[in-house]
Amino acid sequence: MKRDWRCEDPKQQLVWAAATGETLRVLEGKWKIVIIIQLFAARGPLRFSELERRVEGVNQKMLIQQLRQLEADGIVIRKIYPEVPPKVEYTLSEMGTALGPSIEALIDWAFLRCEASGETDGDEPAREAEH
Amino acid sequence: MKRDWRCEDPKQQLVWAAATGETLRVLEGKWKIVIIIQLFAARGPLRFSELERRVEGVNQKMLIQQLRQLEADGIVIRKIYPEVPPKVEYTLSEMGTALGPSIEALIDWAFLRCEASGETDGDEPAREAEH
DNA sequence: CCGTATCCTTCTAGATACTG
DNA sequence: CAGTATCTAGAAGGATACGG
Repeated sequence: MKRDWRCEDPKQQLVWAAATGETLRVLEGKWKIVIIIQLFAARGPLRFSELERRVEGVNQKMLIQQLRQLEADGIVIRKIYPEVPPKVEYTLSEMGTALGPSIEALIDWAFLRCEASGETDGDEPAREAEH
Repeated sequence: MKRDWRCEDPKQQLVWAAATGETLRVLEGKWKIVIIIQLFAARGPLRFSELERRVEGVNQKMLIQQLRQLEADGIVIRKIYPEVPPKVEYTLSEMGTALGPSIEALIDWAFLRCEASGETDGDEPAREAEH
């Protein structure tokens, strides 16, 4: 089955828009994309402490929270080694790996935005003064 | 310049992860993706009232708010017709249109998830009982 | 090393009523 | 038609301290 999301049927569009909205919600959370990108970049499992170092600015509570949610949503897999000192590794699941093309497209778009705002002016318009 | 986000340089990875995180933030907000998909599907401008009907469940305040943010972030363009009764049309900007591949990839992934959770079992594991 | 438990602040969504 | 204003509840983020 192939999505033809630009089709004419308004009902179908509603279904897909909703489904995609729900799906995107899985990626929301201040640190999730960064975590996922780091896991992609690592090309293999990362320990908790490794992630803590690579995801700059995150604290333990947030990192754990986001990892647990990603795990619950089937994006990452958590593997515990019953050793002392404790060792826990996080990997992308098959579903997580399948995010590759989306991430790549988003990175491309991020670049496009940077270039667009960099060529005409020095800084971004950004969003501010809203109230 | 081409992104090679799976490269070895950890510094670069940090930069891209951060940039992509920032970029994704532009799409966050409960209704933005749905709005964007509807604008794609429409293949042309939509009036405020049209969007209100197509984005099911949204209220005026939220719709306006999300549209204003999308406008501030350069994703949509707002065109006002000085008529009475008032008429305002929203279109995807060039930057918004450039989101096409990302949206498509995300929709593909959304489908993959639906199929994966539908074939093995009836319901999703979902995320719950977190505290 | 890999987490929990508290507590606090800020941010977000939404209901509702009103206006040029 | 296309907004604005106000108010509220709840969620998300984060600092800090403690635990197996």
